[in-house]
Amino acid sequence: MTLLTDVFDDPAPRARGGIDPALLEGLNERQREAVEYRGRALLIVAGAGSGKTSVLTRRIAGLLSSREAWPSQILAITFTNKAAAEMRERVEHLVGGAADGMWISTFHSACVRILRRQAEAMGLKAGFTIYDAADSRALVKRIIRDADLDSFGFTPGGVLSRISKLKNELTDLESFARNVDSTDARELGFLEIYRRYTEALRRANALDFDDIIGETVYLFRAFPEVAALYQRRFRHVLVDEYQDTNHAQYALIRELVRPVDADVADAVEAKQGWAPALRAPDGSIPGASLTVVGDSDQSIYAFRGADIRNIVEFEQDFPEAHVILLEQNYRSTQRILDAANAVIANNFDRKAKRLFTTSGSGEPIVGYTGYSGHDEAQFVADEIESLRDAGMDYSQIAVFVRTNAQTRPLEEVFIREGVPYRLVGGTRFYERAEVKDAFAYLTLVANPDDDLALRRIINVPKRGIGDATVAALQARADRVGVPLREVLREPEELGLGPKLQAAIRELDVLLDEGTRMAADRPPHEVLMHVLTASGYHAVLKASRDPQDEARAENLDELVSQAKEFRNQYPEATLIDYLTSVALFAAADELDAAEDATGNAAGGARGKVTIMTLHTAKGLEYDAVFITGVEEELLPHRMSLLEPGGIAEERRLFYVGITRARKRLYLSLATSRASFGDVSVAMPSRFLSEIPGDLIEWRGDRRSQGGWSGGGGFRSLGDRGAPRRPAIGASASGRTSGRDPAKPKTEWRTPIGAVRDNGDLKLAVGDRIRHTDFGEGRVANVIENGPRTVAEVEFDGGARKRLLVKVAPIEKL
DNA sequence: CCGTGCAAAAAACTT
DNA sequence: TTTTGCACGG
Repeated sequence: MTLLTDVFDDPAPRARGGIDPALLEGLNERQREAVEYRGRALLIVAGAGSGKTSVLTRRIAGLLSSREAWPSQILAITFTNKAAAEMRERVEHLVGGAADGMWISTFHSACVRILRRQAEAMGLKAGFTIYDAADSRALVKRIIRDADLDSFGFTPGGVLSRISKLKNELTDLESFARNVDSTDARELGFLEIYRRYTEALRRANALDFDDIIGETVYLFRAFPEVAALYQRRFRHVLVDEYQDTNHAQYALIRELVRPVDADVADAVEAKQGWAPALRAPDGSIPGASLTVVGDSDQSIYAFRGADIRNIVEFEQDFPEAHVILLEQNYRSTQRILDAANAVIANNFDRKAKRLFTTSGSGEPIVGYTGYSGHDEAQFVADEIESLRDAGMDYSQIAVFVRTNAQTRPLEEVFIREGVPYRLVGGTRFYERAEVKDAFAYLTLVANPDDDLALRRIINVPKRGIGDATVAALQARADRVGVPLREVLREPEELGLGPKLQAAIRELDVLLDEGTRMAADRPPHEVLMHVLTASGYHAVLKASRDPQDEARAENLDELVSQAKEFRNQYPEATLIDYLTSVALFAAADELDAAEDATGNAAGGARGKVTIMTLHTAKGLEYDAVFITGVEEELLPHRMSLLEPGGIAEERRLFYVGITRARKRLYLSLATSRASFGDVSVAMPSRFLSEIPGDLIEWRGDRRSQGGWSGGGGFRSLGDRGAPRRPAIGASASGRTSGRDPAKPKTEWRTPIGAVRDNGDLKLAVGDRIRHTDFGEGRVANVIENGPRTVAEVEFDGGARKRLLVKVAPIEKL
């Protein structure tokens, strides 16, 4: 996020040099054209790895260095905050630091910024809360219960996805209500929930994710003079990942690049006291120039309302648009591109586009079929170790999964094998209950109208304010017509016991203190105060439940992250902090953590990254493992029913393949644990779309030659036969049936301290016993504090790297 | 009002 | 397999 002062009225710079030749250096002809072209609308169709970020940053740098635009006249939209930060950095580097005032941000960050400034126009207060998916869910859940509508079988998930779709299509409550089928009781039930949800958000002074975009569009449409501020200011709008924009985002862009009518322009300039902007002959301010970059083959967010037509029909939308195709790939080997091209060619309704490279065919793609998720994970771990032995850094290796559930076996095996890894996304830090509790306090301090936040913490830590009391408070709030927060100010009004009154008064005082602090103290101090004064932190610390200990530590971690934020943005207010957290994306944690390891002194060796295919978009790695390439997983079973679902899954697979620079591994398992029991899996149809000679199948049973023709899959009948894992694995029998003697806990959670050998010290020559591998001799010890790794030669012949602290081993 | 214990439900992807 | 919701006794 950016917290720079906005410059709304800079006259356009005069001097126009050409584009600095240095900015064009090393670009191919198409890329050069994309940097240099000037006109109303430009579509850059950028295939994977075609250097689009480079083109985009140089295009911006060109606008600045030729003095065609001030930084403040540029708005660049990226998909993640991380991409925004990266782009800013690269532009600053190119132009030598003169990028202040430029807006480079995500759709959501940009819109929140606009809405906070113009909140009153929309009937909001500037301190509005942003509800994340979990908040919305909790709210809808309560509404369904309160409205006695559960008989229709409404589920929070179903209701929310429908509301989200409506909002992404800019169908607000009123227009939906107008068109609702009033003979359909279930439809009316849904309408009632939608209505209550909308009202609850409004009363709580809150917006959900979809509102952030939609309300901005409504703002611009309802208040042309407000829109004009931004239309007049931004002369160059650039949008990355255009194929993933939904209708609301599309509408927003259209509003932003719309010309300003003469009378509106006059009015705004008079009101603000600005000098007239450059006008067209008819007195209007011409619309901004628009550059969009995207690749319809990488559109993977249809489930979130992304409309591929936005990019496909760009030329109809903007008849004067110029289109540039970037097909030369600078990332992957030809073999990887061949596989990618072959797969995506099966999507029939796409414009022909073929990626090519001049950098050689490279290594074969490696395939592997495991017996289970664990076996597959073992293969991945073994291959990672041999890549490392061949000199590849862990940080250059990524493992992709379709669903977060797949990460478990990977983590378990990686921990056991001592493969350092980092999980991106998954159960996120900011989703943990205690962290959300802490944020509920802060939210309430910033936005007293937020009943949901108050309900969350009114009895956390335990204050003796139970359901009955909350109901009484709520009843009074409803009667008087004030937020719940207001009722806390007069507990004596309710005839409660003295203990309860005291508890309520204490909470009331605490929240007021927080609000007072927030006015002139940094966010982390407010955070520390509410955590301490509420006793929340102390209660967790004092608990004898080991999980509470971890929770207390998470709160400590939260405080230090808040301090970190303070260092990065010294001027930031509490609301800025809450906004930044609310809009933090999974992909954003990538670089933060990477910096942390990368900067570590003394040759710290980076980590393998595990993430979903969705999160992987836009990234690249030397070696990529795509796991779970199975029917019903990739393509996911939920996609089979939706029209276009398979095509989207195929694009997802395509995105995964094209992340790889040098090595690509495709793996699957013939059975996979889900929900507790085991289900059988078939190889993905996508595998048969890759020419057989591109893949080298590993493992004993693959000698028959893979299933490039679609056949060759092992029948279910021989699944029970005990087999050896193929690659450098031990003979533990891990893959065919579990060893009942093995204690289960040792497979368990990487985060919690389930297995902990404390400060067990091993030296070369020590004998140890491992639960899976049996006895062995320590051959080497790599000291690294708590991450000390021992290399052990097991008597069975296998040689393993083990993380001493957590490996299921004992010293003999 | 709080803690315990059992039954039931739940997991695609994400701003 | 893990998390959540509800009934019960204190």
